[in-house]
Amino acid sequence: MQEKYNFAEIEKKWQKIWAQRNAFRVTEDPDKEKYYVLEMFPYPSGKLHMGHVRNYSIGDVIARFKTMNGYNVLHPMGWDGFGLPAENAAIKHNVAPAEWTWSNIHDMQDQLKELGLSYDWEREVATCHPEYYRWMQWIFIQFFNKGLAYKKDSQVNWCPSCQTVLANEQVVEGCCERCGTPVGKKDLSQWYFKITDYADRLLDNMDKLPGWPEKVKTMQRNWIGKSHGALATFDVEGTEDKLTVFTTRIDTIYGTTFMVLAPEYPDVLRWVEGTEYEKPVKEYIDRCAHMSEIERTATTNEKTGVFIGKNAVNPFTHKPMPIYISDYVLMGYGTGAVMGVPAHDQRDFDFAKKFGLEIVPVIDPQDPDVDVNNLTEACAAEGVVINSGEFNGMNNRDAIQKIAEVAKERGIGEPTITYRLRDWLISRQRYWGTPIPMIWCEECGWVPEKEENLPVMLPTDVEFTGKGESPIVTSKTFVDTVCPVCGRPAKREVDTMDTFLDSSWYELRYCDARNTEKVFDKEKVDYWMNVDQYIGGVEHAIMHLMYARFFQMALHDLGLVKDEEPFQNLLTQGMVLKGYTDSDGNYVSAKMSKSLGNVVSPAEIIEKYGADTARLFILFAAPPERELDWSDEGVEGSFRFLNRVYRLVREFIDSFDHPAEEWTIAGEADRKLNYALNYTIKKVTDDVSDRFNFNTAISSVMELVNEMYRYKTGGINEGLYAHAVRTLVVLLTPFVPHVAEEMWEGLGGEGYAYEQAWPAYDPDALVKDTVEIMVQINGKNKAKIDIPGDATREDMLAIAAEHETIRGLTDGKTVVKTIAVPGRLINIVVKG
RNA sequence: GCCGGAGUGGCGGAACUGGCAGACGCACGGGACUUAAAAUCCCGCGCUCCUUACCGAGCGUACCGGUUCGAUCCCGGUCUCCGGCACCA
Repeated sequence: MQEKYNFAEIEKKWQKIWAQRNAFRVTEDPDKEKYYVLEMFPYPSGKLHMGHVRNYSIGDVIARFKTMNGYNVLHPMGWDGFGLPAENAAIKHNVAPAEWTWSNIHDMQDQLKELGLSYDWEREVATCHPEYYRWMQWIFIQFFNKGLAYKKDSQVNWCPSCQTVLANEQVVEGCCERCGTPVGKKDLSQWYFKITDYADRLLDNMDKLPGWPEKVKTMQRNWIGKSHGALATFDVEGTEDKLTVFTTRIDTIYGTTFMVLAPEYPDVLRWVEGTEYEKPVKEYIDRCAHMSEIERTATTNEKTGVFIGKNAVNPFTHKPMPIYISDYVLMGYGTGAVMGVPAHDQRDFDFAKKFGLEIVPVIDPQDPDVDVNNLTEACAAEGVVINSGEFNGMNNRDAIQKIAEVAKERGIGEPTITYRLRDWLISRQRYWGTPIPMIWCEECGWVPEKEENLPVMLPTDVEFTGKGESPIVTSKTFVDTVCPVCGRPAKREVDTMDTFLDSSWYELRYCDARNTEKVFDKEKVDYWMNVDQYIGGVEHAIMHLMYARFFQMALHDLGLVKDEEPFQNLLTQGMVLKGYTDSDGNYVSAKMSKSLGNVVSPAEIIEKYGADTARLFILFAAPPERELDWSDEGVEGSFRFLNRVYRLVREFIDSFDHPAEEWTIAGEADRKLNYALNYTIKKVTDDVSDRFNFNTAISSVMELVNEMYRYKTGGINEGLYAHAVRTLVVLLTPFVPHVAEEMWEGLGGEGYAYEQAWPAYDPDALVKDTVEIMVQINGKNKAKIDIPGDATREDMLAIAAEHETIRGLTDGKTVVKTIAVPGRLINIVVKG
């Protein structure tokens, strides 16, 4: 062990030894309880940032802690290798996406290794490697064969800048998630996954995930957006056609005074054909079609629309009512048609006001503040049904049930459920992704490539112009092929898969990463899955986490995996922030970003203080799920602490010749040290295993170190002190593994620090002879008394009663009540 | 607007089941060591008041109220901030 804490040499030394020993390789072991800890794998941008360091430090503490507690721990790492930046680099710098990506992967591997993370590198996966995407394609084909993948012509979100289709999830406030350009529309034939088939399971299974943050579950529930309601069918006057609406408020159907359809509603053009309404309706539809998502949502309250010249007949009142089209009705939700109930829906109210339509109240909330016959805004409150024929006088909640039933009896409607969730659009007009292994044959239609021909390799003879469709169409070798069914000439699909597919099953591939025969061995997956602890940023709360759950369920239904849920427990770590001075001169905290100039790079911290300090600070500064304020002074503090520990150990080694860990408690100082030691073991164990409160675990180790510094100024009990020093090093191992190894070696410990058993505490050491008790009078602290640890309530009160201060405060007064909580406090309630 | 989460010293945060509010760290102040500085070690550090000092008193966990012997914690209401969704019928 070196004289000084030379972190650079120490860290290099131990990283090399761990690598040589293959220290973190694991295999299935039926005799050991398994533990699978997984951190979200990174996109190989080339540079590690502090968010990564936080994510992987948290995972590493858990992995090492569980290993030391006897678990067979799977802790893998890999690369989410496909994605747009590689393609942009190809366009900008004329470098092949593969070359750019692999070079980044190698750079980031080095950076990860500098952090001393306990990965089993033999299981590393990269989604852009043919041995990975081969099985991605295989899974796609299984989904296709099961009817989960289908192709559909549809209007899709189109980013004019990225020249690509975006999923709804990738459109943020009407703009492209990546480049911020307002999103437009485009008609394309696209592959979809039927995730909507799993809507109910995705929803219901969340009740079986108590180890997930409520926040994430709520976000997913909202995204799925299950809504109970009813369908109601209206006749369209002067035609044989019918119009079906979805409503959650069938109780208000008598209040319907108009109908509104989405501009894209398919029958509209037919209805207006050859009439005076054809021109204005077509113009309106055209205007909507050319509006970007952002323009459509910008005019949030101002309603627009056009009458289409037809009336619908209310199936209950038999009254005719005008049909409009308006962009506030969305084709993608419900039936694309709504019944306009202005009295009880604000949007309908706004629309009715704008077009001078009738407002008929049908629910009376029986609130003196609300005059239903003279509404100034829609009244959504519950109440009694009025103006509704046979249903008058009912409570509106009951009417929701009853009217749906009656509608069903009369064949004019039925109760139903709708979801906000749409099917998953997976086609991307991009190069750097997994080729969709499908072939178009004029005779046979869409057929999958033969499994023995997988992978369908990404062609390398492509041009990157940044324009138009997928660059793959420029390949001279890729497109033309033969039909796997009939052998006639056929063409390959040129679109690639959304990269979210790649990351929807990587946790399974880690279980059997090198398998060249199968996607993975079921027995191996059954042994390791599901993931006991998944860790990553909350930005993946909806998309990644829901897609991965969908995959797991679909693979379960294919008989490939045992569990229906991939991630048993989820920890969403907070962002790393740093203070900066804004344009108004205020010092504020914000997410690290280049534009704000408040970025701290992991490399510079490792260079200056070492990986152990970086890990320690990041774990100590805040609980993992909360935001973390970066503080340069705080890093200094963590570095100081490691030096303080190092000096303590160094001094011990220099002063004693490897004393045996045998001792008898010789006095008060020994007893105190032994108490502190065992208390710390218990505290760190509880904090790390139950709550992942690494910050308080570390603070308790700091307290132990403070106690040891106090202890060594008195007479040192060699055996006890040796035990304390060694235990201290073991306790620190999961947090600061390099310096812990160095100290462990210096102490002459057997084997390596990382393979030590986690210490157990001695409950007897935690029993105190006397405890300090607070004595309160009327809830106010008045005195502290020492009482025997095993004192009963009566003993406690007797001792307190004799205390001078207490006597002085209670004499001459009536004791109304006394409360005594053993080990904590006494409260004496007095009067007079 | 709807749905989540949070609000504690100068700062990051602690208080685990309703029981001594402010652990630990940072910053700051003082002392020791040193020719000096750095480093290190030790001490102090919520606010207000009383006091030469010791000792002590009052207030204090966003705000108002409630339950309780006792509330940072439970209940009702208000405010602010953060995150997500948002014309979803």
